[in-house]
Amino acid sequence: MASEKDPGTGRRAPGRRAGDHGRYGRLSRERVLATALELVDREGLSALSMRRTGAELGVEAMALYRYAAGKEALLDGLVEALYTELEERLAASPEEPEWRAELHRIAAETHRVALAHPHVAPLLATRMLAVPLARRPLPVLRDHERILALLGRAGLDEEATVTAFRAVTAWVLGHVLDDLRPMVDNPEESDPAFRLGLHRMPVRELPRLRAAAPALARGGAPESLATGLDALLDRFAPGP
Amino acid sequence: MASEKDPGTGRRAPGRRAGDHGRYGRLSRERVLATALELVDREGLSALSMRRTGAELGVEAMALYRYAAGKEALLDGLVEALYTELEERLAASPEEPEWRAELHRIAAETHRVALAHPHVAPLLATRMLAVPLARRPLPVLRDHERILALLGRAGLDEEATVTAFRAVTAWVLGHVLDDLRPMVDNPEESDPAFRLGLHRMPVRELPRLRAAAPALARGGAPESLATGLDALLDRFAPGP
DNA sequence: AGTGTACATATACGTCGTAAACGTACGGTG
DNA sequence: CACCGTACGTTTACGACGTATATGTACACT
Repeated sequence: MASEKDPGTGRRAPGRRAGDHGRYGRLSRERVLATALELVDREGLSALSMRRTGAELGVEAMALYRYAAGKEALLDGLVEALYTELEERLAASPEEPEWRAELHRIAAETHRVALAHPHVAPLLATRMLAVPLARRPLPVLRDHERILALLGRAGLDEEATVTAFRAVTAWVLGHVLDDLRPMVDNPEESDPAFRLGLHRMPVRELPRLRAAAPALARGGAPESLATGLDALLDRFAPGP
Repeated sequence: MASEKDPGTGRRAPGRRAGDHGRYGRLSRERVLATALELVDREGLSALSMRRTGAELGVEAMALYRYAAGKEALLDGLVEALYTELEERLAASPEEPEWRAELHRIAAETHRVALAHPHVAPLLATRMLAVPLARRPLPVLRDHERILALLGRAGLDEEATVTAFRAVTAWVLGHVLDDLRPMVDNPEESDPAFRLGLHRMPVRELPRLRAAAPALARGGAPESLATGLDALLDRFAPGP
């Protein structure tokens, strides 16, 4: 097969040959992950394949295996990229933050990052179920560490810290996923009820849901994440 | 190609031919979904393919398209199957249940069903993000209806009902996903720290996480789902 | 100048989802 | 009875996918 592609649509340089690495810059884990993230943000998770990602980089699919052990590792890389972005946002941190305020900041920024990459968010749920704790990407583990440290500062013993930790992470994840649920069935439609596809729902069986759907579609109040977090912390981390 | 398979391992009857439907019973949506669910429970989500599911039923992959529009619809069918199971569990219901107690019962049974099908649980997150509200499987919508009805009985106005609804669903989903996160890295290992793979975590950077890991691995207290639900309801659905 | 190694390609295999065309048995109708 | 439409499952085919294996090339070192 030819070692070049159409320079108009292809990404490989004309005359590109094996070992010619670096003509468009060497590959690197960062470049691979950034490209994959871009691709998923643009076209959705189902568009992500080793071959597509390689093409996007002007490289054959097999070249990626040096930087990600396989497709699953690439998905984990996307999670890693998201948490790295979260860390950057959190970097501008007060020196000695009040623990509760800081937990709110983490929750809010996690929410922002996830909503900024809606197609990646499902991976926050699925990859966490596929990978044991110790193998989660390092930025994820550092996030856990931060939260545990803050809860420890709240004066909880270890058992209570762990319980509160699980409550916080469960709430944030659940809330994020809830916020991303699509409500609109047919964006072309102007009539609100048809836009939501309410005609698909049996009225007799689902009266309240049909009534509530427009309010659900308006989206939750932005403060509900914080409100719920406070409710849970009051219960699980009673403090001053 | 031959129209029969090894009767020992294959599922097709010897001499089975096109149009011979019913030799092993006609297909049906229920049979397809039940078989797919069984397959996923047994071998995990990645083992689910149209071809495997067909083989499991003694049928070619294309035969399934009459009962599920494609692979995505099959996944939605699994979600449907889970919520159907939930409805069966909830069926033995008190006549006029106190709303709060009933919400607790729904949360607890949802948790039980999800943990009974750990490989399907991720779909509760992902399919909900892929399908707009009105196209969710009917049993899912009925679940929403039940919860809305109970919150309405708590005397909330519509806005408050919707906010509380989102809080409840977010908490339950988040808690379920949290509970399913695998902690053990190497089940062969007897030493607890090695079992968890703690040697993979940099000590200096993750001291609290390493300390907390064993407690995390022990799993949350069974009542934390209810405790958190109460905390959220107290905040979002203040009642008598 | 020679060589080892890091990096990327080439080739190949089995599996996947699904479009399109086809065959076969059954339930009605004349 | 003969006929036929339709419901149901099969056959065939195609392009894309993940990845094991073998191969090539250019650079850093001696």
